[in-house]
Amino acid sequence: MATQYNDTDPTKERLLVEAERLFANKGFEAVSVREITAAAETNTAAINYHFGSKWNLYMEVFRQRWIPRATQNFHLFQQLQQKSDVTVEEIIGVFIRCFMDGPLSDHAERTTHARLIHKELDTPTEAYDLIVKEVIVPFYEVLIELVQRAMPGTSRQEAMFKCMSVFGQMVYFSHVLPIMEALMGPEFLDGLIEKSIRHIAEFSIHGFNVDGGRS
Amino acid sequence: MATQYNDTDPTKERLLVEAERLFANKGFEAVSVREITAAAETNTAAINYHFGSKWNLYMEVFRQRWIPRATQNFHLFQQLQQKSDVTVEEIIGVFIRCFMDGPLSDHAERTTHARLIHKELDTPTEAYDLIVKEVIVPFYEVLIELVQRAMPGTSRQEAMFKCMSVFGQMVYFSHVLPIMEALMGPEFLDGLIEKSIRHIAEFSIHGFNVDGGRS
DNA sequence: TTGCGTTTCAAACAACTGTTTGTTACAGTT
DNA sequence: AACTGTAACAAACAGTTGTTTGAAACGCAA
Repeated sequence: MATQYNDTDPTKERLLVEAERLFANKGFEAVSVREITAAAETNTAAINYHFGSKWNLYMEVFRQRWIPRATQNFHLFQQLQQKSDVTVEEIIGVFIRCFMDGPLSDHAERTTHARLIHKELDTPTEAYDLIVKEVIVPFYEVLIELVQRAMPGTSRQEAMFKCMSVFGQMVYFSHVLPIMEALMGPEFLDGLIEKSIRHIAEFSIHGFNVDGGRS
Repeated sequence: MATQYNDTDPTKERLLVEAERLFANKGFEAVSVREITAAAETNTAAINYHFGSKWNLYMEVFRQRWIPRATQNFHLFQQLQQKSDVTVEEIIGVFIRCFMDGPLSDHAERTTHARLIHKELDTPTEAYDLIVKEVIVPFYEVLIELVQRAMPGTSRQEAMFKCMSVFGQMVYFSHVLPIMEALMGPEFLDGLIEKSIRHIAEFSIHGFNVDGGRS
């Protein structure tokens, strides 16, 4: 499971990569510095040498890896902002594509990314304040403005609620795939993500109270 | 912050109460047995005497407190199952009332309950398997059957997806109240839970693709 | 009283925690 | 050649971890 490194990867970078993976999978307290440094193929003192402390490494994971990745995700919406006429279907489509099969390279990276923020939402730390200010609030500001353009007359509050309804579904669905399997049987898993995406899109378009262009 | 106990509360019960609160707020690894036993006003060895190990205490929190509480929540749906004609509005209404202002005694208990399962969803352990089998799957089975009765012709898969869309919104909304505040200003918090409930109900009824009785 | 099972408690256990230390290795510069 | 600053490392640090121990205190029946 350990990543293969070549000699050009500096130790500091390897520490960030392995720390992010381990923090995301087990949580801050459940990971020891010895586990991280072993995964990064260096010695125990490396974390304190390069980052000052274990906690600082955790914060740097967000600053150097999580936030840039989230910002990358963000670009699709800024493109949408340039367009003159935007429909609800477009917004929801981009929204879902961003987080379910967006620009993130693979499923593992998406999972790591999601689990880090998930833990912060549940048990906020210093990193939570950083993320809310730097990423989440600006992100929702753009979303709200897009929705208000697509549905004139929608209040700020209404637009916010609607966006959160879509996002809530995506977050939850990404967590309950094993439960779906328990409910529907193992063969159901084929194409499950695609099925989920289609459902969330349809459910949300109706939830936005527009007819989806069918009338 | 520590709970006041009278002499009739047996040590074992106090340990379960304090352990649940601390595990929910900080996570299993972030809480020490000394912290739990101090909160329960007993000595360090009490956990191992009464439960055998810290991990066993964690499991007993789910067995003796979490599952019974969830089962209690469950009764509202079984009542609904008795009725001959059930509407989507009723299902969604009971659904939301259950988890946002349901039979749980107060907000603190609801938060504790939610955060325990939230951590298990994110980082599953032995407790996760127990909960899925004993609570979540039976719960969704009843929900699916109810939806299929209210909307004849709905497939099992469709019904499951729709229920999960409602649930996903509720879980997410309970986590983003601080974000809403950051977006809308502090005065917005007044009646926020009621506003959220109304929104989720309306969004979901439309998402279920029924007109809400307006035609 | 005596005896018995249960519960409580301070003290100690080995293992592990994050961090610090002093030293070594290795570039590049003068 | 000697000197420089950076990085890497094994070893040790003091403190905390979950758990165990053995003795004391308890309630209660004989």
